[in-house]
Amino acid sequence: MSAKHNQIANHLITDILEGSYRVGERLPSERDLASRFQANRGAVREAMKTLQQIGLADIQPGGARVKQRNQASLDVIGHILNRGELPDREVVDQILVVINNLLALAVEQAIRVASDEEMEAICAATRPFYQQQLGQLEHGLARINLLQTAMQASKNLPLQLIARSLFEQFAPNMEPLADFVQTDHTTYATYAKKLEDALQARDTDAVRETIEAFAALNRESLIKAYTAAQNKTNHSTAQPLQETASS
Amino acid sequence: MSAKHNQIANHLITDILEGSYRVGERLPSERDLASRFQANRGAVREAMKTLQQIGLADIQPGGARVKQRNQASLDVIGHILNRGELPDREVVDQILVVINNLLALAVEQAIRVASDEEMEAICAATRPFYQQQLGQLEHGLARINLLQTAMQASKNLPLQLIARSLFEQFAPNMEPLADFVQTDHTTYATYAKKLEDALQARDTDAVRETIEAFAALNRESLIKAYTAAQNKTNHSTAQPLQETASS
DNA sequence: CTGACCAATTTGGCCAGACCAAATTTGAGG
DNA sequence: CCTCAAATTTGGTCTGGCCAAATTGGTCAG
Repeated sequence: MSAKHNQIANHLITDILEGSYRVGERLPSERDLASRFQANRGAVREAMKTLQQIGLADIQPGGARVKQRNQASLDVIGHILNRGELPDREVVDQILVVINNLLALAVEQAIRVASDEEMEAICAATRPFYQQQLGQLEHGLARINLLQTAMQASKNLPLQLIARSLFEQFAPNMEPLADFVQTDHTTYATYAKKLEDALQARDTDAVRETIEAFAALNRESLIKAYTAAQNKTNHSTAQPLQETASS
Repeated sequence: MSAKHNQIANHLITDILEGSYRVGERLPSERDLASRFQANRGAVREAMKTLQQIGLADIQPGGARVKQRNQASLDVIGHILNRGELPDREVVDQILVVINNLLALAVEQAIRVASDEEMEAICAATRPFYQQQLGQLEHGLARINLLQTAMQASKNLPLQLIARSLFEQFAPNMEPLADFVQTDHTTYATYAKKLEDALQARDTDAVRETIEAFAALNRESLIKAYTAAQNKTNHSTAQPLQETASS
C-alpha cells in the first residue's frame, strides 16, 4: 500500500528498535539492502535517509551506524509505540506526563500573552465537559480541541511544534485501546469547571494544579483500560500490553 | 563542503521560511529543481525528502506543496534560528521558556522515580555553580551538564528526546552571541544552592520555583546580551537581532 | 610482536536516462 | 457553465555507472 521506501524504512526501523543491530554496529550496505528487499538502491537510499532523520542511524561514506535510542529524534516515538500489537505502557505513561505538562505550560503562557478573545476561546473549550453529556468520541475530540486552543493561544512556536509532533504520534497508536476507555465524566466535569474558573481568574498556580488533577484522572483511566484490554486479549490470544487515550 | 542534497535542501528551506512560496502553493517539480541547481534528480529527491520530514512540505504524486510553519516538525527550529545573521529573539525567548519548563519537569520526575545515586548526581551537578568560580565557558558547560543529568534521571524517554532535539538546535545558533553574555554568577550561585536544597528535600514546588527563578535570570542576561550585540553590530554594519545562550 | 603507514576494497554520493502510476490539467461535449 | 475523459505533468522506481571518502587489510619499520 505504502511507498516502497517506506516499507524498507519501517522494516529497518523495526529491526533496529528490536535490537537486531547493536548500537554502533554497521548496517548492511545500501547495495546489500537493495538486493535483500528486491529494490533499487535509490529506494533503499531514501529509506536510509528516513532512518537518519529519525535519528536512528548515523550515515556516512563508509557505512551507516546505529545510534542510541535516546539520541534519536522525537519522531521515533511513533515507531516505538507502533511496535508490537500494543504500545508500550511505560512510554504511554511518560507521554501523558509530558503532554499534560506542555498543556499546563501553554495555558500558563496564554495567561501571560494571549488576548481576551483567545483566553475566552480556551474557556469555551472547557465548557463542553460540564455543559453537555459527551460520548467517548466527543469527549476525546473536546480534549484535543482544548489542547489545540491552548497551544495556539500560547503563541509559543516551539511549544506548538512539540505538542503537535508528540500528539500526532501518540493519538493514532491509541486506537486499539479506545474501546476499553472508561472516562469518569462527572469528575472530569468538575475539574473542567475548576479549570475555567482558574483561567478566568488568570491564576497560574490553580491552573497547573487543576491540569495535574486531569493528568491523574487520565492516568487512572489509562491503567483501567490497560487492565481491561489485557483481560480481553488474554482470553482470546495472549497479549501482554494495552492502553487508552488521554489528552 | 556539505553534501549536495543538503545544499539544495537548505536553499529550499530558506526560500520557504522567507516566504518565497506561499502556503499551499506548489513547489517546482523535481525535474525543474534539478536543472535549476544543476543537479541530478536523485539529489533533488533527497532534498525534498528532507523538506518533507522537517514538515515544511507535503509531497505527493502530482506535486509538493508548502505546509504551514506551525505544522512542521520540531526540527525546523534550527533552521528558523539559523536564518539571517542572528536568531530571532522572540523564538529564542520561547525556547528558553520551554527548556526551563522541561528541566523542571525532568527534575520533578526524577524526584519521583530516580534512585538516590541519580538524585545525588543531579545535586552534584548544581555544586559547580557555587563551589567554584566559573568562567563563561565552564558555566555554560555546567548548565548543559545539569540539564543532561536531570533528563537522564527523569527516565522519561519522550522528555529526553524533546530536550535533546530542542537543545541541539538551540545551542549552535547561540554561538554568535556568546561574547555578549554577562552571567550574574553570584545570583546564579545562590539559586544553585537553593536548588540543591530543594532537591535534597525532594520538594517539587520549591524546585519548580527555583528553576523559574533561573529562567528569569537567563532571560535577563539574554535581553542584555541582545542589547549589547545590537550596539556592537549597529556600529559596524546594521543588524537588528541578537541573543545569548542559556540552559 | 607492536605500531605506523600505504594500497585495495567497500561504501555512500551523485549522475544519466528511462518507465510506470497517480495526480493534475486540459479540452471536448453536454 | 458544468461534467467527464484524454493528455500532460509529476512523483516513485529502476538500471547501470563513476567518483570520493572511509574502511580494511597487509606490509614494513621499530
